[in-house]
Amino acid sequence: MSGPSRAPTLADVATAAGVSLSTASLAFSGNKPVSAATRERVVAAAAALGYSGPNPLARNLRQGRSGVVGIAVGQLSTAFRDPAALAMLDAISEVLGASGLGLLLMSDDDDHARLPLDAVIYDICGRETWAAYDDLVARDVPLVVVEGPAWPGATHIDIDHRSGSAALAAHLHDLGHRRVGTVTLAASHPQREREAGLREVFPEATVVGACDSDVAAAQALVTGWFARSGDATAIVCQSDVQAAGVVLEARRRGIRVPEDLSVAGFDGVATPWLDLELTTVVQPLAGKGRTTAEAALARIRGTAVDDVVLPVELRIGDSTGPA
Amino acid sequence: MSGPSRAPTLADVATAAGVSLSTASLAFSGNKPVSAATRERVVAAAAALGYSGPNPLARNLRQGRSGVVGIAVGQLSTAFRDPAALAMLDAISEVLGASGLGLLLMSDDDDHARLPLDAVIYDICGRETWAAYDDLVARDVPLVVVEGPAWPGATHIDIDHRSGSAALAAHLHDLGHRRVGTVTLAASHPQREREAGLREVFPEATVVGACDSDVAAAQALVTGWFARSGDATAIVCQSDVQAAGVVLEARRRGIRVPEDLSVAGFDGVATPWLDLELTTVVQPLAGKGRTTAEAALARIRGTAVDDVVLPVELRIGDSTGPA
DNA sequence: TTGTATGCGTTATCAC
DNA sequence: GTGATAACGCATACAA
Repeated sequence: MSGPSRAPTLADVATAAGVSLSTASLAFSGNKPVSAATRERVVAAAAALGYSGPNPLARNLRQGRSGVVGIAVGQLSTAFRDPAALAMLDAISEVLGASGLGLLLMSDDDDHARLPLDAVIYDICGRETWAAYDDLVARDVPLVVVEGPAWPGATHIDIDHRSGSAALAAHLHDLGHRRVGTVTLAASHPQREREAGLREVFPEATVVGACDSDVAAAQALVTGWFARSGDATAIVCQSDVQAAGVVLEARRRGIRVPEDLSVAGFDGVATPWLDLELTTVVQPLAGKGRTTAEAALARIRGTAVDDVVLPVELRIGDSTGPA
Repeated sequence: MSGPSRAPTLADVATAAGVSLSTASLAFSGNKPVSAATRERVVAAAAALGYSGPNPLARNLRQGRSGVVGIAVGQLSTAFRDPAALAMLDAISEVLGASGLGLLLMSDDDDHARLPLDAVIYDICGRETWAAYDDLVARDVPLVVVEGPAWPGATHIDIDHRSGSAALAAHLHDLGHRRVGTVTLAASHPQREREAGLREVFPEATVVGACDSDVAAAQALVTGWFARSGDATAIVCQSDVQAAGVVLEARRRGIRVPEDLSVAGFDGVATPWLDLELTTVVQPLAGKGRTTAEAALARIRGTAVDDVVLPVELRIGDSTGPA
């Protein structure tokens, strides 16, 4: 037995099985009926030759699709530090996977232009701009933008930041709070919407500062505020992770939550290292992910897709109380 | 102006520029010198036609590479809940990205057989088996296994679980501890190695139970142990996240750390929501990621690669004290 | 430096 | 149900 100098191809299998190339192809793809006997001969020949199925590269070229969807998320360790991002990613991956599509992580610094992507999802976690957007538009790659500003040609999936934020503010107002501070994300579409919602109720709300959705970052941010004895009775954060940081830092300084200070979050994720339940704006993370993935699938199919805005819901926990 | 019925190809550009197909190709790839004048004509023609560069699908088939490396991680939200996993993923992504390769997430339930991957990284976070391994071997896809058991044909990247665990155990023994419990991961190569290291010092160590690397899971696990008043003076965990869960649950029950109970972790990640520094085994997470990615790159190039075992280092913090 | 000619391995269209 | 044939769009070995 002489080792084959190159990997066997479908043509080799067809020859060995004594059938035509097209028949061998059909035996594997099942795109058209093939007699059981023939299929068996093909499969046997494939096994004998060590043929491991149609070459995906060739199939992709022929079909004009790569079977891969890109997702732009900035730096990974930052983007996924917040469990809210993970929950959504999980849902996206699940829906795409069920359709046989792979999910490719796109760091914003390397060039995805060389990769054949069937669609690209932009998850705007507090970012304003993304490189390579024009590139993708030029290539006619279907684009789905999550929580982003309006981009021509893209499908937009969003949540109702503004209403959620306003509902939370109303809750605080009902509790008697009048001086509120807010910890923000970097300037971005969701941040602007949420701040607008907050200011519907508290036009004079004070911005404590901006930081990533990260416990340590939030702690570092508010520590200065506390030192300056910022005069708010409530602090509104943009994520539960941020809120957890604020709660922890407050306690470290002997400030009781919610007796001395009310703290609110956003997202509705579990915070097991906190022994109280945060008052927060719950967003449908898995639903957002599924909707996003389904929009990408539809765009790939060529179906028209409407933009979607998902509702959110205020959940009152133990981290807010009377002023 | 009549809209073009199909997207322009390199051949169209070549024709429009009055050069040959190969010259046009070279103008884009730069693989061989092309006169500046010619290149300019090609670029101009491309712009005029709205040609957005060589089709990646075609290039991939021609070159026999996809430019994508897969990484198998199980369910995403579980795999990445631990910051240790993220730190490593980040390093992998960075190194691969610098070489123009994309990183594709492989959930273990969907079939990657349809995707053309240049290499696959298996990150064994406490898992024993992975579907589609045989498939990949059959396809001759380079495999890199991180912290996994010996797999024929794969390159292995590992850390010195056993020594690290033994060093930690020795530290506890020095402190006078004699009755230690351990929280484990699911049965897996790293778990077995670490337990062996622990038993070098404490042959009688008690297994409290197994759980994922997750704060809530660890809390849930040890709560029963505390209730049964498990008689250990120290608990060794398999991740800092697990250790944090144990510390939090201990405190919730009025058990002081480290006065009443010493708790140790593994990894050396930041735990901002804990106000003490964990005693832990620090592993080079970014280095592990870089090494893994470089191994994948080498395997793709066809270079031989040796297996690597990276050293770890004991870091004594405030969570362990005299028995 | 440029042009000519193949072939990468498959799927789809058509006829039988 | 099966077979012949034509693309898919490009990169490269080779000749000029």
